[in-house]
Amino acid sequence: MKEKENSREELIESVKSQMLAPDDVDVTAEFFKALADPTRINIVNALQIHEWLCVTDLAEILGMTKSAVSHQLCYLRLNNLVMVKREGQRVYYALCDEHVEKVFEMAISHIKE
Amino acid sequence: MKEKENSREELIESVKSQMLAPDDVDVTAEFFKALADPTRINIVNALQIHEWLCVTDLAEILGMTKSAVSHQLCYLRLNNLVMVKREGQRVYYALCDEHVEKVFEMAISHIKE
DNA sequence: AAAATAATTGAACAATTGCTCAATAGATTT
DNA sequence: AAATCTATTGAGCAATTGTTCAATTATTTT
Repeated sequence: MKEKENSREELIESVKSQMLAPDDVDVTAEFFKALADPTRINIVNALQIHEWLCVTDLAEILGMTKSAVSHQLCYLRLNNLVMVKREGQRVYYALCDEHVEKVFEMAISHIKE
Repeated sequence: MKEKENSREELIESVKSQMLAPDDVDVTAEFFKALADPTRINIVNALQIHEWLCVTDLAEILGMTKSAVSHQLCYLRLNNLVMVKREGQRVYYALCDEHVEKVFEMAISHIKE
């Protein structure tokens, strides 16, 4: 039984040593948090269908107030999921990079089975 | 100006018509919610390094109580991210499919730039 | 400069979340 | 069947979250 105990400890130490660094874990969790809400999913989905939509358009597409949408866009921006561009009074948003789209598509594949 | 107004409305209607169904949006958000927490990220990370770890092992790897880990495993199971296997007193967990791993890897790529 | 349109911000509130603790259930060993 | 080890469960609590509402900032138009 001694040997089995040893290898269990060894396994645990081995897994521990390969784990992501705590900071990376937190950033990853924050990234997923940014996608962990129906409103934000809808925003990402809309921006996937059409690049550069403004707050008013998004609000109308989602059937929500501009304020609610703006709050969530702020959240997405802080987590580097969307980028911003101002044109006159309007502020346009688009997805940041293809990673976001790929993660999104992969998630859809997962739930559609 | 009339034409521009029309095309704006058309754009909005066009985007609306291509959006994910509300139920799919909710399931997708739930999926991301399952990954939107450092503890659950750590669990997924550990199971990615070594298939079939038991609750006690995971608790020791994460430095948390078995209860806390078990609660989170329950959450992951309900969202089809992990599968279960009992062997004697021990209950072993593993990741459900490759989609989960791919989503995870893609997220790591995203944050590492 | 005043009015109108677009977007952001902050406070406040209910709702949800993640952990702890204690109790319970399941399986094996003595 | 008692003791032991493993895992799950539920209540409770602090912390976080998503929306609304009202006020504010930014830009353009008149």
